[in-house]
Amino acid sequence: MEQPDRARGARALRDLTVLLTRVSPRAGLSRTAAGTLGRLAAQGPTRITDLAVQESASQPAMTGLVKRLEAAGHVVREADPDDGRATRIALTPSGRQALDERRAAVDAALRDLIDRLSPDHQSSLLAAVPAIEELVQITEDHAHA
Amino acid sequence: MEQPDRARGARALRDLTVLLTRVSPRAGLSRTAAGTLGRLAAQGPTRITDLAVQESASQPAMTGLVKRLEAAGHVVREADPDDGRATRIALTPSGRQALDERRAAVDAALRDLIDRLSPDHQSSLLAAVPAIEELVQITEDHAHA
DNA sequence: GCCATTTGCATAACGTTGTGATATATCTGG
DNA sequence: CCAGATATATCACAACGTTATGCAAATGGC
Repeated sequence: MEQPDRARGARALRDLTVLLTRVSPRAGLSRTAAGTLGRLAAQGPTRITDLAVQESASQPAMTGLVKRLEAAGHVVREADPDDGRATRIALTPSGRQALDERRAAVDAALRDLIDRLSPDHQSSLLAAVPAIEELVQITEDHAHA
Repeated sequence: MEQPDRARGARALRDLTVLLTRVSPRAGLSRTAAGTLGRLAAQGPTRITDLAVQESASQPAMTGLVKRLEAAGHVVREADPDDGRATRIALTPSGRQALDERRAAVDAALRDLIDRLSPDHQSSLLAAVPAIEELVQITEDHAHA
């Protein structure tokens, strides 16, 4: 009797995907922009190609995104001391602030959502948080390349 | 001691949003396209304005999307017998198939993900499914307008 | 029954984000 | 030092979104 549960779980997660993307405020940053700023915050200056791979985007897409983020003052380019071809992209205080604001806005929206659940469902959702964190961990590793 | 849990839950859901959108295969349909086809499958022929409201899109965006879906053979337009201005958009067998394939692909990816969780986390995630379903319900109602 | 308003959709002009193909500069190994 | 490989930029294009606007059909007051 496990298979039907897994199927139901997959369907619930599928619906949840739509829900979360709809509920999350953009707060001035596209999904890819927010993801990229998050990377930079977590791992420091990074080359464009690496960012593209990590965000599952093409290199031209990342070049364009970086150009826009640079125009917005959220990142700066710095020459890679070891490689004349490469550019390292670094977060600026403005970028850090934009990231923080976006995260705060999304978190607030999600907390509102959680608050509207019945108490039982609230606790079962919170009980699943470690599982969600493991999911995040699993896919993080998977995207390590 | 509830607030920290809620904050952690919100953060987990925020990370989950990124994860789910990254893991879900597009399978040839954009998010809005899949959502629209899903509506049509669930509720039958629908006018463009209603679709736009339900998918939280502008009317011109929906007009453009319908045009592309029509070109792909996934929907057809039929005149509204009661209103000469309106067009009713209906799903075709091809659209139904595209929707089914997309759902199957996403579900398979999500099941794979769930399978890679440790058993304890699997069961806590499955235990949270009713909560997720309530979340979906809540936001569905919210978008009823 | 007629005209003003509202409604449903299409279109135009535009910005962002994505793609693949290709150019250019730099590095690296023989 | 030269032949590839690699890092980035650029180009042409498409999908998808926005606001503003136009037009035809419906509607309601008179």
